[in-house]
Formats: sequence, structure tokens, C-alpha cells
Amino acid sequence: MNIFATFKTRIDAVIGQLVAEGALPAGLDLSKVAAEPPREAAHGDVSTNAAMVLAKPAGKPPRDLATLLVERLKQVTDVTDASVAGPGFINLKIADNIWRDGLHDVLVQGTAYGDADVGKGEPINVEYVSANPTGPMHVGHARGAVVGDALARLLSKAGFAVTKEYYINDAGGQVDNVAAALRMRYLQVLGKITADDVKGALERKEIQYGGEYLIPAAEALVARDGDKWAAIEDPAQWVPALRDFTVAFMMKIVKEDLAALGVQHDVFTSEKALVTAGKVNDALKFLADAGLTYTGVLEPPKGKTPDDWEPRPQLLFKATQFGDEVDRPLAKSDGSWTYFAADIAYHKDKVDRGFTNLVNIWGADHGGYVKRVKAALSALTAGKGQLDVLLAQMVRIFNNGEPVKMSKRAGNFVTMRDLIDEVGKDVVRFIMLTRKNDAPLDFDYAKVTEKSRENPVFYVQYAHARGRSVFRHAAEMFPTADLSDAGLAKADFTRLTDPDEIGVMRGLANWPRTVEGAALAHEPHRLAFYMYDLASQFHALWNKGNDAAELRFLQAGDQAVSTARLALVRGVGLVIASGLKVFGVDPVEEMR
RNA sequence: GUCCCCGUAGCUCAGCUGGAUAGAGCACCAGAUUCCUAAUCUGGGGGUCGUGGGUUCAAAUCCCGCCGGGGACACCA
Repeated sequence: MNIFATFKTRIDAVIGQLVAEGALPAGLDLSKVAAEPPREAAHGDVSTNAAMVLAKPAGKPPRDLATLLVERLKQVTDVTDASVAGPGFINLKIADNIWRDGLHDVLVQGTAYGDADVGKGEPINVEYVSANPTGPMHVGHARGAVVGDALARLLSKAGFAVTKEYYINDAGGQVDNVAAALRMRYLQVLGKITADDVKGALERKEIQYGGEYLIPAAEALVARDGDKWAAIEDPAQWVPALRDFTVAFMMKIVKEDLAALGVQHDVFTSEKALVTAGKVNDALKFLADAGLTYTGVLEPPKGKTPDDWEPRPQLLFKATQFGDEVDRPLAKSDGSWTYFAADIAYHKDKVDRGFTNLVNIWGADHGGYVKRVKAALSALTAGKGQLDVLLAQMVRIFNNGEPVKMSKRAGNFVTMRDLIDEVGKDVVRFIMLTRKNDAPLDFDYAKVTEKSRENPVFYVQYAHARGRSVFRHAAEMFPTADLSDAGLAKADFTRLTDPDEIGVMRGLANWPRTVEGAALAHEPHRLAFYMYDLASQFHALWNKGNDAAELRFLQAGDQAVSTARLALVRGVGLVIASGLKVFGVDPVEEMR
């Protein structure tokens, strides 16, 4: 049970009681009344803003109302004291046993501790990565992948029914371009042209993709089809077949890279399949029937008119009716659908599959695209659909402060693989989650593998490993003791009396509300900071034992106090493990 | 020209959707290792929250105007 939620309920009950007695007017809105940990522990255990929020509707000055509430709150179960502070805060002191009960919950629930039901089982669709199947993924994709995956796990923990989705852009011109590049590599593998010929074609911009990662794809094509495509010159003949081959090959690489990062999607939706199934036509008909499309001519963009700008009539979507700056084109000048048109169909498809709650993780370079997709979703769902777009900002790679720009295999960018090979998936994942998504992130190979407090991955893992180390010693010291979670749950927690021990239990009690808040705000990075803080509390408690031997976790002559403290150590380990689980990071047993 | 994001200690960043004296790490200074991992811990100095208004009991947080940095701006995806 979430301790702060419990007290929020009890505070509401007190207010309800005063209303029933006529001391407060009926119909007060209690939604803004909060029960939170005070900023400073010295203020108490639970703090509420009730008097300040209700002052105006109740027609009483905040401090008067607070005084009234305090008298009643003192009578509430588990409250040992209540006082008014500052402009009208009410600080409650509560019985230490509440924190001990919280620790008991941790041991009983394990890594499920902190699971919430704010999602009420509602479906939510999290779409992330969705990298074009044109080549290996880069570090930007890695960030999107990690943020999306952690958010999905976080939302699950908070009680949402999450679907993790990947949109394959396999229908546009760029996959035709890769097919053309693949054909060059194919001819190269067959010995019909040289590597320099390919380079020349790239420089003349006859092909757009020069990465060597296409060579294995070409070899695979030779293995499957021999040289049959070499003789066929007409693009209309070879493009469709080579395109499908390339997409399949690239998606295999994408999935392998994602697997190396521990990322797995539930659903892969193909743009081409949507087009083939007529979903684009359906979606546009839906908008047309609603009177939201028309044929018109767009103005040139102000301040930056392209050289080749010319007025052309196009089918447009009335995005301005939904808050966008201009109406957006659905058809190109040659009559084919735009990417946006297909994207509308894709989002309609999500809605048709039962999702009204959508989250998309995109790169920051797609920022200008957000409004039109939100507009489209609004139009498709009569305003009922919720779409949150998280833009993952730039990732810059360094090694000891020196920028790293090139990849061995991809040419002009650092790939996701490079990153994983360099520092391991756990470090990649954790570090990517130490910033909010809309802040740029610097990733330094040297710093993220450093063994110091400055490196949050290490610091948190070290706390976990230290806890495990205590257990290894405990098993020797108390060979007959039941050190399982269930056994520890039966320990005598009243032996935990040191202020810092209580403090750590307070920290554990904050986990559920941290999970809830982070999930609702779509901000998984908050968990990273929570874990760092908890680790810090734990390291501090550990070191207290260095100064005062009687505070060490293990007391050879006192099994009762030792098991109680082991329960606390285990509680910290479980909550850290639970946070790392959301991050998709494996907790370590020891540091080496 | 328009839109989006960012601006908090010398540096890197938090700040729990409006609350109390704005917090961490690094760096700097001073300390703690016969003892569960000192890879850690304890203490100290350091901030007009870019700036000017507004909203209210209360603003780093919400609204408006500026300044500075980044990104995106017809038919590409």
C-alpha cells in the first residue's frame, strides 16, 4: 500500500467529517489536496496543503483552517503529532511502525512493490524506434528505443495495458533508393563492377546509400537468386523484388540490434501493408466525408522560399482547424499519397484497434511534424484520442571528452551497435534514462564506465552489489537463519530504530508514488534520480557502520537485530532491482 | 518570418505538474580506512532560477513581451 495515498484518504475523511458537522461548507473539491513527503524531513513525515487549497472555498484564512484541521488530524490513526507551519502547511508525524510496515510490504511483494493501478487496465499504445529499414540504427535510435521501452515497462507497472509498437516505413521512395544501392553492391559482389564504381555512383548521387552494410545483403541476394538480376536493366522489373528483399534484410538487422539492447516490440505495422489494404484511401475518405479535405494551393513558407517553388494545387487536410499553422498536403503533385497521408491511415488503424491513448517517441528533428499528426488524430477521433509525442533530443558521443563521429561499419555516424559493443547494453540503457527526453545528452564512453559516484550506473549498481555482499557474509555468520524474503519478512522490525534506518525506510515508501508520478508524466528518467538517491542513502547508512560498529548490519551476537537489518538491506536491493527492471537493466551481484 | 525545445551554483544536471530556507554530482577546502567492498562516507564555501511584466495566499514551475542557444519549416520520409 502506498503510505501517502493512505494518509490522503484519511485526511479527506477528516475533512468530510467537518463538512458533515457543518464546520466546513459542502461540495469542497478535494482533488487538489495532497499528502506528500515534506521537503525537509525535520518538518515531519507527511505534509498536506489541505488548509491552503481549501481556504478560499471554505471562506477561512489558511492558518485558521489549518488549526481546525490539526486538532482533528491528531486523532487520526497512526498520527502521533500534527502542527501548522509556514503559510498553512500541516505537518504530520506518524508512528515509526508505518515505515516498518512499508518495509514488510517490500519483502512480501518483491519487485512487484510499487505496482500501481492508476492505469486501470486501459490500453495504451507506445510506438518507438520505427527506424526506416534502410540501414543500421544510430545512437539517436538507441535513445528512442530505450526511452520508449522503459516508458512501456513503466506504464505496465502503473497498471496500463501496454502495446509496444514499431512502424515500418517500407512504402516510400527511400526504400526504392536502398534497393538501387543494393543492386550496385550486388553487381559488385558478382564482380561486374568495382567498389570504386559504387563510390562514383554515390558521389554522382545516382545512389544515396553507400554504407558497406549493404554488402552482406548483396551476398545474401546472390546466395538466394544467383546472378539473375544482373541482366535485368529495367527498374520496373527489379525494384519491387529488390526492395522487398532489402526491407526484409534490414528489418532482420534492426531486430537483432534491438534484441542486443533488450528491446522487443509486440507489434510491427507495415506502411506498405496499410497502403495495399486500401487503408490510406479509407482514412482519407473518412476525412473527406467529415469535410476536412479540399484541393488548394499552399503559400510558400515565409522567410525561406525554396528556389524551385511553384504554386501547385494539391489535396490538403484542414489541419488549421485543429491548431496547426497551415493546412497539410495529402497528395503529391504527381497524385501519389504523401507520407503524412499514410501516417493518418496508420494512426486511424491504431484507433480502430482500440487505442485512444497513444504515445509516439520521435527524434527531435521531427518536431515540426507533431502538430499535424495531433491534428489528424483529433479529426479522426472527434477530439477523444490522446497523443503524447516525446521528442528525443540529440545524443553526442565522446570518448574522454573527444567527440566520436564515425562508425567502423556505417560510415558517417555512430551506430547503436558501436555503442553497445563499447559499453554494454545495461550502461547504454541506464545512461540514456538519466536525462529527460527533451534535453540533449552527452554520452562519454570513459565517463559512463568510470567507477565513481559521478557515474550513476556504477553508483546504483554498487549499492545493489554491496547489499548482496552483506548477504554472502550473513549466510556464513548465521548458517541456520532463514534469509529468504519470506523469512526476513518475519524479522522483528522494531529493532530498526536508528534515524538513518528509518530514513531509508522512508525512502522505500517513496517508491510507489515515484512510479505513479513518472508513469503519468511519461518521464521514466525520474526513476533514475530516485534510484540514485536511494543508493546514496544506503551508502551513507553503510558508512555509519564504519564509524559506529554497533550500527553495522551484521552483529554476530544478535541474530534478531541482524535479520531486521538484513531485511532493510534486502528491501533496498529489491526496490533498486525493481527500478532497474523498468529500465531493462540487470542488477549486479558483485562489482569486479 | 513562423513553429517546437532549452536557459537553475564555475561545470554537468534534478526540482515530484503552483508550495516552506531552490537541491545533487564534479571542481575547490577540511576530515573518516586494524571493521559487512573507503569503488564509499562526513562537513564547508558557492545561485538576482536568462530578462521585464502579469495571474494569486503562494511562481524556477502558469500567461505575455524581449534576449541567448538548438532544431524544424510546400510536394522527401
